[in-house]
Amino acid sequence: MTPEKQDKRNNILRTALELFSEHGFHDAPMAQLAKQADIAVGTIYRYFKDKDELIHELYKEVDDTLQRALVREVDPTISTRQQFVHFVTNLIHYLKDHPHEFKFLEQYYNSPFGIEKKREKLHMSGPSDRKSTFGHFFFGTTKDDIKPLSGHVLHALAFGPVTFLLRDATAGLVKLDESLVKTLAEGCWDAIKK
Amino acid sequence: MTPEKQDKRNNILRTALELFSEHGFHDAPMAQLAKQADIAVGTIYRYFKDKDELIHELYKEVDDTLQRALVREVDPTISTRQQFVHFVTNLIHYLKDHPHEFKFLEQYYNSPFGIEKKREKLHMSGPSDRKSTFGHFFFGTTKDDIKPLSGHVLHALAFGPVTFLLRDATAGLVKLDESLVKTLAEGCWDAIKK
Amino acid sequence: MTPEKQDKRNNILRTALELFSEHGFHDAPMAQLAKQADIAVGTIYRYFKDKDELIHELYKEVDDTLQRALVREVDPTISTRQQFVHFVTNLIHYLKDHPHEFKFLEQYYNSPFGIEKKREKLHMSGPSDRKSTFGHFFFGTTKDDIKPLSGHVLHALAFGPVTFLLRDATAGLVKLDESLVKTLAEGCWDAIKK
Amino acid sequence: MTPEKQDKRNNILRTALELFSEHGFHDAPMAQLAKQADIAVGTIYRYFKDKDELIHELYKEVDDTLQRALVREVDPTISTRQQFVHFVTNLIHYLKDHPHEFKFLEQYYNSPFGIEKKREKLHMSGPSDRKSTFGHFFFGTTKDDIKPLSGHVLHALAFGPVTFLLRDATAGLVKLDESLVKTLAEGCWDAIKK
DNA sequence: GATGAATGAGACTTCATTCAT
DNA sequence: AATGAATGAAGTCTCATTCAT
Repeated sequence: MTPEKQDKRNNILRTALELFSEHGFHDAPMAQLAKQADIAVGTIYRYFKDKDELIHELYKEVDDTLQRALVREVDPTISTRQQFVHFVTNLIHYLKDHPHEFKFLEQYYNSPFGIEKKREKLHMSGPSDRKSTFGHFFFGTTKDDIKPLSGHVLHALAFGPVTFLLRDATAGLVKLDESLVKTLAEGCWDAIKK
Repeated sequence: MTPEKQDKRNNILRTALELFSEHGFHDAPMAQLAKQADIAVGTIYRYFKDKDELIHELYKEVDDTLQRALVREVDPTISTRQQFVHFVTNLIHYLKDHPHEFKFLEQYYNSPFGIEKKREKLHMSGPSDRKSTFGHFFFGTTKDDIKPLSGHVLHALAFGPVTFLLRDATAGLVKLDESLVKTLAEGCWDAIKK
Repeated sequence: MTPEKQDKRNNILRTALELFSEHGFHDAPMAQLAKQADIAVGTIYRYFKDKDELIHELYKEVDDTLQRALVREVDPTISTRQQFVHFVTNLIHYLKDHPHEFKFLEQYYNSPFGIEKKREKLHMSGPSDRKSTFGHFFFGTTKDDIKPLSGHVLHALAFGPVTFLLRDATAGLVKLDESLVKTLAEGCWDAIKK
Repeated sequence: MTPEKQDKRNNILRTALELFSEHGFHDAPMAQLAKQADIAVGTIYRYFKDKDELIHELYKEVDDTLQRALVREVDPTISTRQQFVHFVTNLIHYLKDHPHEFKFLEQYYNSPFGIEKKREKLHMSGPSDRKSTFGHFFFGTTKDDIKPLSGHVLHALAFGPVTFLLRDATAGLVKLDESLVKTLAEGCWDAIKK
């Protein structure tokens, strides 16, 4: 794909992210997307087969960007605890700073789209997709200072509180200041540490 | 309302729960709901002003039933830790046994409906509505053996992992056996205990 | 029909008149009519085959009452001019005091119902129906002081201004005071007098 | 708007005029309009926000055309009486030749649409809108040979008979020949002349 | 390749009418 | 005879998608 095409494609995806996260998949007509992206409706269909594909591709993009953003920050020289707290703190900051992405992901996971996606992951036996994630890296290998639990439980204990709190934050119910973020990250650590 | 009317109303709500949780609000036409509930489309509108009201009423019903189911189990004579672990365990079991309810709630909270709802609760400053909930009861008062954190953070640490794990479970990615549930509940406790 | 039945029937007709004149035939559901008449929907159908029949019967009632109200006032001892002016004045007062009736009639005549009705009258060669009206009585016979024109033209000149003005009055655009009514009636007379 | 778009818009309006005047607003479904205009339902909504807007726009169009058709004929060099009789004669001819337009207007004015419209005109204190109309021009200024009455009464006396007669004509109850039209126009003049 | 007018299936909702009680 | 819950046909409008330009 030429860089120009990439630009146009990204333009569509970026606009779609905004629209979907603000109005929901079903209240974001293709016509409005086109208008807001300053292109013609028909053009969208040159880049994406249909609305479903657009949504799935957008998911990939958002997920990828998120993974990459998080992995970037890991510093292997510090203690496991510090690594973890850093990571969770970064995650919160990232999602807080990217509310569109967060809302989109939440919506995606709680829709037929996301469920389908999860099923796929299951059949791929999972790792190939998320191998790069800190989470998988972190919980994939045995660590001396972390409880010897299944990856799913560790994931839940480590990330569940984050998404839970962010829902409230995105809805405007909580204001996330530094100390609050810190106590949450430490709480998560307490949940998984030996 | 006569018992008969209640029956019909409940029939609609039950069918709607199934449909909405399986297909999402937007892919569950009123016509299909009517068909599946074995009534005429027009009949639905005798019980609910429109689709939105149906969804909101369904939420109330599901939420109420959930609250009542959970409160029932609390035993004030045992230790705080035990109380908490019991509660979380019950919560997981309930939601696991009621996947439709769980999916519906998740979907509801991640939609314009739920966001609106959250805002309302916020403005009611919360207690009046959910006072009965274990969560509020539990975190509302200071406890000697729980970290002195804001209610929002405690909630996140206590319930975030539950919903996180249940998403995976509902999608069929994890099987929730007893030991898994136990370790999760204990992990949550570790996150909030002093 | 027993007097009781008549009462119920009249109750329906009276309520229908109100509703139809205020909202139009099409924005006046049978359910609302029933509610406002304080009876059950089904009951209406014991007195009228369907909504169309109700409307036609209501027309007959309103038209009859109007005719009877007007004829009552005629005094054959005064001059033709005075008779006419009296009559037109009475007509205006009557319709002004019965805006529901006026609006209903206007609406009726400008709808498929009224057009059908007019056709019928045509085929009945007209007289049998309206013979009693002052208008027909007045213009039916040759009068020395009235132009020798066709009944239709005389009718138009005599009553056209009345309905025209009343439309504006009903809409609240003019206030009908005595002098205004008088000048109109006299204008009508000038139009037809020799 | 490109000429092509205008054509399509006009096509819709023309078809709507036919349909509405024959069946009434409420018995002319958008689907039938589409079919008769040989376009898809959705297309109508590209030109008009909804059915209400379509009706209002159609009114504007019909009213405009009527005004323009009438003003065209006025000859200021002849006597007031002749001017008036010419005008009324033209009006009758125009409406007789355009029964759809006449029926539509009658229906419009006797519906919530028209009432609203009238109110608007009232609040605009009238002149700005209709200044060009013969009627307003004619009755707006004092004339030596016309009765010094309020504009509303003059209007009623001048135009009431016209619409009254045309109703009968449109329903097929009278045939409007030249002499009949002439006598009506002269009758109207007699009603308003000094 | 891009455009955007046109399409029409399908969603939501209303309401005249029926019929078991 | 009266009731009013139930019915479902029919109406309005939306919007994903196509295709001629």
